Amino acid sequence: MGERGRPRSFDRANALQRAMELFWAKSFEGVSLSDLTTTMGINPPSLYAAFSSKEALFREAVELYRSTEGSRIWSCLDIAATARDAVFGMLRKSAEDFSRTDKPRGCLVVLGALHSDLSNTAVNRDLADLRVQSVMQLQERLQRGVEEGELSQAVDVQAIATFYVTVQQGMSIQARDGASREMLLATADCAMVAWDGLVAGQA
Amino acid sequence: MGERGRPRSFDRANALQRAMELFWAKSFEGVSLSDLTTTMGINPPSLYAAFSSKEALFREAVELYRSTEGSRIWSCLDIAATARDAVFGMLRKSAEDFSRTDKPRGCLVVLGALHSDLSNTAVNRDLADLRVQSVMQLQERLQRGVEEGELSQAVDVQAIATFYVTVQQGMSIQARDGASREMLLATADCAMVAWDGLVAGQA
DNA sequence: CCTTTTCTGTATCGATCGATAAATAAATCA
DNA sequence: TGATTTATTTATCGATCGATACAGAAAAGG
Repeated sequence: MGERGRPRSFDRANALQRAMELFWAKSFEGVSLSDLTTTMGINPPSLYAAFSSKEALFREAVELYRSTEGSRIWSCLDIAATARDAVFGMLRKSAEDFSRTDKPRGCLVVLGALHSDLSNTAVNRDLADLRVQSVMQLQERLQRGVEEGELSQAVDVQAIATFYVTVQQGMSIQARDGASREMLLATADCAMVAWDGLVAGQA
Repeated sequence: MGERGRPRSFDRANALQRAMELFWAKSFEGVSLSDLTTTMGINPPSLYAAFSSKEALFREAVELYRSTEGSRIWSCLDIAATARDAVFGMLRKSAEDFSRTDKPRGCLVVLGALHSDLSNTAVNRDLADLRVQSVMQLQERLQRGVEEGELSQAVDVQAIATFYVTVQQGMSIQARDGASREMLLATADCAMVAWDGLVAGQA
């Protein structure tokens, strides 16, 4: 039961990686098939045979982003010992990753397809869902803090989660506009200054 | 010295207003000439005669946005009696305006052209400049607070200005993702919880 | 060998992009 | 009145968009 037919002549994973970085740098609508085939080093029929369509390729690129770049940012929610460390770690990792010199700046999930065209409605909704998910993820981590006794039950976990995700999403814009790593880290620090007040009990 | 030639048959200001709301809702790249002519109720030659090009029309639309919608958000920097009221007012007005039901959600300057295509490089840089300007504007207001004795000279006005603009820019993303007015206002409140700590002197 | 299967390169599809040429209509100037 | 000027409508322009038809090439099955 070996592989039938002519074998693929390019590395699919490598081509996907290149496509991901292209979408990351220029968004779904900003990348043309011509851009993709040039960067991936293949012709259109090979792209369609391996990835079905531009939209399907983008979805795979987003999944690759989430399992690599995105994971580095959000994994500390599970790792950090306290809710505070989870939030601070997420912001610090965002500041660091958004200002890498060898990668596009900012977050693919935030910048990848902000506007809903006629042609990208599904892609746009997918990313919006992921952004909403990230609020939920943080909210659940804060709720865990409540249940573990770290945070008061009077704390408004939804408002706090929304606030810190808002800061993190704004950092994508700042990173795109050239903010230095130091400034992004300073922004994370500023956001954490609110922590003690936010978890004091009064929403 | 009256007007020569056939008079324009449409209201230029009204057409510009409609174009502005279209760009606001769908971004520069997301709006086609066909979209524009349909919404403005004119044919392509009339658009080009009155506005020169899609890019020039976008620039005028951004200026209209800044002098109306944008002004409502940033004018409190000059009006508010204290630096704190200036920041809080800017965030509150953003939360309110970004969640209006009769207008596109979020900010045209933030969402209007985030990625730089081959065709929109200039437009993209213009908006990026405006975003950097908004940090400078807030920073100058904070500096005024220092000079008036409201804030300590040890305060890091650049970091604080960047932080609050980051929150405001993140609110554009949140607004696009459907965040309620209450949640946006709660985010503004959360950001202000950091104020006392931020202006305490230690950066 | 020949058939089947799958991938590859070339060349191009119809649709849409931003932008205009050409002819006509409506105003002022002389 | 005619000449001039500007705006309008219609019908496109060349370029690019995402996506494919087609024929040849490279593998496995028989």
